[in-house]
Amino acid sequence: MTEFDLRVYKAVLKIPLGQTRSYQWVARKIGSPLASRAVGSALKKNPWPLVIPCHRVVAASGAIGGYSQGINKKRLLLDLERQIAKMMYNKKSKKVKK
DNA sequence: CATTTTTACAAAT
DNA sequence: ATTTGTAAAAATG
Repeated sequence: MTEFDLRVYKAVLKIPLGQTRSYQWVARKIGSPLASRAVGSALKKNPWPLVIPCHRVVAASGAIGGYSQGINKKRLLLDLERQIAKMMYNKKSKKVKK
């Protein structure tokens, strides 16, 4: 666990639900645009696989890359989040009771 | 501690 | 599709 890892995790946590960000984006956010590889490398060894939405992080080329829990599940998770985001955008109900 | 290898990438060829 | 360039961590000595 290093500072770099922490930065990466924080940046990934900032990703809006239903949105996918590329490693480059995260890398730039943490301050090293060229460290995209290190980002993925850190993510794969992330100490909290459940609190870090690794499935939202994809490569800039659109490639899923890899997923410690299975890239297929990653795709499903992304689709689910996409639907959730859509629901949040058009709320058929005028108001959402909070 | 220093050097080498590996990496869930990206861009060029 | 293969190669090269990049930065950081893990492995090796």
